[in-house]
Amino acid sequence: MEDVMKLVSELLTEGIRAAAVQAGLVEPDAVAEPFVPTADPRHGDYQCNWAFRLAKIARKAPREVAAILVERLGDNPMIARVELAGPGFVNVFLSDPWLGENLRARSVAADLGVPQVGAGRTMVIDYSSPNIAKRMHVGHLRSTIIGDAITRMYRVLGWKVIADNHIGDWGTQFGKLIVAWERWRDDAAYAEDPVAELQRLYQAFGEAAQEQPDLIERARAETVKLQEGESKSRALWQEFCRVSLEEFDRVYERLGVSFDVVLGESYYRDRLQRLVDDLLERGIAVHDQGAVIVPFDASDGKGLSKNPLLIRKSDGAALYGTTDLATVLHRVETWAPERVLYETDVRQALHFRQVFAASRKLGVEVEFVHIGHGMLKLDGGVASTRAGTVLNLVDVLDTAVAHARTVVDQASAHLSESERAEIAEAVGVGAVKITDLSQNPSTDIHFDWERMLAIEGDTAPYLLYANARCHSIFRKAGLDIETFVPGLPDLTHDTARAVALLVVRTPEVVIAATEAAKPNVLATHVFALARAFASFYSACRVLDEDLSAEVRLGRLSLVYAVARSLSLCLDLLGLVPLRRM
RNA sequence: GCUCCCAUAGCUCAGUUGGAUAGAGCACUGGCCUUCUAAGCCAGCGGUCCCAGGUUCGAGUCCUGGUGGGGGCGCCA
Repeated sequence: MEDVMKLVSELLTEGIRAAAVQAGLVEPDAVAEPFVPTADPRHGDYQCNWAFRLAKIARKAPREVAAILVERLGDNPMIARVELAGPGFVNVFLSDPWLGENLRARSVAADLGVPQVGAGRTMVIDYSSPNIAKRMHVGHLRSTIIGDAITRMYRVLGWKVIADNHIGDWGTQFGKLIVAWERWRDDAAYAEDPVAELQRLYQAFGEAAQEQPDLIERARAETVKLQEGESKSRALWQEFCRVSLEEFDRVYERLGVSFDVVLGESYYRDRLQRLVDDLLERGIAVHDQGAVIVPFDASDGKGLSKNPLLIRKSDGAALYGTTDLATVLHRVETWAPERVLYETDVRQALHFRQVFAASRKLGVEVEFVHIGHGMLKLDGGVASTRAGTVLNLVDVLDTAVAHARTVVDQASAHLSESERAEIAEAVGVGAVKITDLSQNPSTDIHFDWERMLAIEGDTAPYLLYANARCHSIFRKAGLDIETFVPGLPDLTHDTARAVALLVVRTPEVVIAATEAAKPNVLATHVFALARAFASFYSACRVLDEDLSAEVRLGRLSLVYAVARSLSLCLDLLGLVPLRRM
């Protein structure tokens, strides 16, 4: 019982490993095939399929091997019953007393007692990374929201995380912007909404340059002036960055997203020449067609031999590959991370493979992870600033919140104005987030108002509602959930047991979601938990006068654990776990 | 030309890395509010997992080939 806080799957797997060793089926240092949750409750709570593999090694029938394992697995307080099923499945039914004690212990532990697997480990994550002078649109949502959720999950597992917003604040777009600024700016419009005006100017430049190619030359010249530190250009650049960052911050605050450092591309600008020279000196980079490239061969990765990384243009300017390399080096020197994650559009996959391969040549040994999310599809097309097929992020949030507000006003008319506003904000922003987070990052996502604004089914309000109901029960009972001391939960009803099992599994789901860098794994779990709780809620009354004090406490203890688990999961997904709706 | 990804219910999507009778939500049909919030619950309907082979105790998942769709590929980021 002292191991009660270890992961269920871990404890069971240790048990079956010991059984196999004891039976002489494997060497003492063998790694067991782990127990996994069953898909069907009739097959127990967890199953292990190791017998099939062992049978091959032992040259015995799988069922025979499974029978040996089952026999030696008994006499464990966490197991009520073990079954040998089908051709060789080992099914475990957890004992209710053990499950109850595990649930109780977790519900009073910080963060449900998730194992601190990241203690002493450091990770740098790069996400959101918008460009200066451009309004954030729905296309920025995925990187920002998925990156934030991954950051939160790593942190709760004990990792030291450096969330770095690699802003696009340097490069040729500033030359264009300055040219456009001098020619076409509307001061009144700029005073009203600076970023909108900058975006208009940028687009105006693009259109004008089609007919007047000499504008491109001018822009190039302006870019050079800026890069050489000419004071007027520098002042404009700083102004553009200032107003853009102010707007980004407003959006981030609204989304509940934050960063530890915001080191944009410009931060690395003075290192680029030296970096390229150094790479040339070390023979890692070579001159090619007037430019400088880092060539690769087959040993660097499939297909890379035909795709060198370009790090200096023939006009001498650096590129984003150069900046990304400098950024890698800075991160390694500053934080000595074990992993570096990038959450970007999947279209940058090749670029990051190149950057990672070049980093290896420089002797960087960190574990790189590129999370390439699928594209956002809008009415059959892909969101693009150029085509104008974009939705302003703030407008999307406003629309979602306004829609939530009409529902709140109707469903919770008794609440105060400020409370309804707070609920609408949490529901609206949460709705935007959860539609994204409940989908696998790697697949394309369809922007769909109907789905995003829905209030029924697998939606943000459904999750928040489940949590609010837990708190509602405590309010009704006159109990302060902060000081409540749970006892053993009452698991006699099927719905109660199903809820308990999901709560107890939460920590292993958090670990799985984090390792896979897939917040949707956690989202799927929290929907299942909320659904299970809703079933319990309608099947079992908690505050009923006919109930014995023991059952009442047992049910309250379960509700308490659900509230803890929901709050944790919602927080990890970046949703605000409301206590009242 | 090279390369990567995708195809699962009418729709939008999951599918714990090879496990048992493939799931969820929406939509549709029927039922449930004198009792802790109906933003809810219960039940039903709905499938050639793109096609053809292969690997093995077992394939939506792995391999090969094909069909269809999409992405990327040195002077943008």
